[in-house]
Amino acid sequence: MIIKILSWNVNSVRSRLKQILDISQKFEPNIICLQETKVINNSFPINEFKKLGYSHFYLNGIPSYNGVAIITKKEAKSVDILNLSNLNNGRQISVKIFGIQIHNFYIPSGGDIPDEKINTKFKNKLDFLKVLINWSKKIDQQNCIICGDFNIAPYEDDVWSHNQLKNVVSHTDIERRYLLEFLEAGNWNDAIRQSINPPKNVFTWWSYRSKDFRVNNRGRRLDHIWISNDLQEKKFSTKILDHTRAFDKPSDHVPLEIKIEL
DNA sequence: ATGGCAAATTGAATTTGA
Repeated sequence: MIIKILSWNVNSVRSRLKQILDISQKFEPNIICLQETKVINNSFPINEFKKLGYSHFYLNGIPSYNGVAIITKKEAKSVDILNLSNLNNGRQISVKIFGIQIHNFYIPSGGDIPDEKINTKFKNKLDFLKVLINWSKKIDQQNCIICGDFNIAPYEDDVWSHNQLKNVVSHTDIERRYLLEFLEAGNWNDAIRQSINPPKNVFTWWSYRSKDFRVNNRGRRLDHIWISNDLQEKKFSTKILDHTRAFDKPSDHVPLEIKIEL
């Protein structure tokens, strides 16, 4: 069978609802992983998704910010909100479905100043990554996918200017090193960069603070889909649905898609 | 350590994002 997973930081599921439904109708993912839903579980707009055939909702929401969700057309075998750290507030949810373990993450953004002594948000981000590195070493890496907003652009060509961003949170040396340590700790494969490379667009985020994101194309690749070695052997393809950034009232992130023939 | 914006909460201003 073929499974399709869509992963998207929507910056509020309620504000982006129509766009999410349109994309879901068009691309027909079996599994939708959302980040930054910004809504408590009781207020999640499940009825609108039900009209499209999505019947199961695995939610880890908190008020106002953060929040992740996995939405499926079939019941999952198991659901986990991992006890990773005390920072794990609406930042992770996992399900097992179609024999695959899917982990949906929203890694902390890290604030403005890339110094953990001054900026506790940056310290929290690095601590969160350390926990993920250790967790990655311990888990069963069979039939496993990790996706979400990791808030780090690991490679020099994952940003519009390595020189101008090397001291900016999301692309500092220490963050890039930690993210690659996380990747290597679990023997994960960066599914997006294996099939999409410059000069094709690899960016998944463009700041709102630019009148037209296309003019200077100052984007970053902050969102990722990683797959385990056994899935790497399967036939798979990925897409970055960057056309959504040009929608009216867009999210600042765009969706990623992976299609795997199991 | 700012500028350019957006969303949620609360009730015009603040917090968060990156």
